[in-house]
Amino acid sequence: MARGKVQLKRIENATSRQVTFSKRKNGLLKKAYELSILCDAEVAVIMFSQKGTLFKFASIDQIQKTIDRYRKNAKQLHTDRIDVEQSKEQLRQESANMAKKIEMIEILQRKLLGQDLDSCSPEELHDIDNQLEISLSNIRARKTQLFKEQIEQLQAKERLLLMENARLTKQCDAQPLQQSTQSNQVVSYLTSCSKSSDIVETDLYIGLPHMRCL
Amino acid sequence: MARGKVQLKRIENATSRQVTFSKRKNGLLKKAYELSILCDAEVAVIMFSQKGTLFKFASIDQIQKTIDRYRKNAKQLHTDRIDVEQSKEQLRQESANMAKKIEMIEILQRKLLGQDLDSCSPEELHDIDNQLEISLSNIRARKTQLFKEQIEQLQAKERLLLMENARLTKQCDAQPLQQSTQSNQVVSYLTSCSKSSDIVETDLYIGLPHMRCL
DNA sequence: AACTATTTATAAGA
DNA sequence: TTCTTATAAATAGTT
Repeated sequence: MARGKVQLKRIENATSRQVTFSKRKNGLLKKAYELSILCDAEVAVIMFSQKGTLFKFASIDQIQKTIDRYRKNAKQLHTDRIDVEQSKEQLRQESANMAKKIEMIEILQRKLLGQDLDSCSPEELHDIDNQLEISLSNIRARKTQLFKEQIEQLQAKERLLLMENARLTKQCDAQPLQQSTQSNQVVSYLTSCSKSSDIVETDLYIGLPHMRCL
Repeated sequence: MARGKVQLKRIENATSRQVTFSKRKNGLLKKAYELSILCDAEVAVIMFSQKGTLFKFASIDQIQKTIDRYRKNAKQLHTDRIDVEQSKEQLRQESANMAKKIEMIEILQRKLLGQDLDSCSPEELHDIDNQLEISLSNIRARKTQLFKEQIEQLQAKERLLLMENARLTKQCDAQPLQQSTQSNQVVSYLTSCSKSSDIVETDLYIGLPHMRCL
């Protein structure tokens, strides 16, 4: 500002830079001081020379008070820190939730895979049962159909044979009876078989551990 | 500094004080800026007007860094901030990994529940099939056993009836035959039934989509 | 906010 | 560093 205009850029000569810093530092401190007095303002200035030397000015006794006021007023740091903590807490929460979700899913998965069934309540077993039923409904339907067809064929055969048997027995009875005792024994056995086989349900029921397992 | 020297004391007129603050504030900020550029110095200025309005200048991106440096033990704070960023990044990474894991598990789960099977490769279908087989092996074993028992009972009945039928037929043949044609028809029908029922496999096979579904 | 007379800051030299 | 001094820059009072 004197003896020539200066370009606003870093002074390359280290000595000149140091001298200029010294002069302008004092100028800045003086201006800060004047401002604080004339205008009754709270002012703080902090400067570090290139060597790292600290220079400061504070219009009140403790520069830290101005800094604190700055932090409170601007809230930048405080708010930032709170934000950081909040977002960290949020992430932590999400993490925990996801971990819980993974655990739940894995437990269910194991159960769907037929593992760890001992810990299941009857209700839970029922739910898993239902889910597996849905999953396997196609297969089950097909299998059941095949089995039923086979059983119906056999039952039809049984009926026909019983009818034929009855017819032949009647035919024989119309003649001298030589083997009636043996014939009655067979019919009696078959009747008992029929009864016991009726107990077996033909509907396919899928359930997990409350069935007696192989 | 112009049109008259000013006394270095608080300007009593509030308006003048406010105007002077505005002017000198800009001057101070400019001087601070020039100092930081010309001398490559780290400078921070904080000002509060009488109204409490904050004005600040920092030669580096964050005034807090200068404040931290001023406080000498700033390094701790800075390190804390870096740590915070690192731990946040770590949490973010974990979150992403968990989300991916959840997605994978849910995809598998849906497939285990028999949904979204269209997107499965044959190999994948085979794997799912195997898993479901394991899951249902207990149920399947029990069911198969029950069906087999029923079928065996019926087959035993069939054999007994056929034997009885054969015996009665023979007994009748030894006498005048009145209804041989009808008897032959029945035996013929039963033979064909036996053949067709033998085609049905009695082993329970569980598979998913390569079966014709209901 | 703009003007401008004047004071103040300071760059270069010693 | 400090002093000097010519000159740029800031700004007080005014408009």
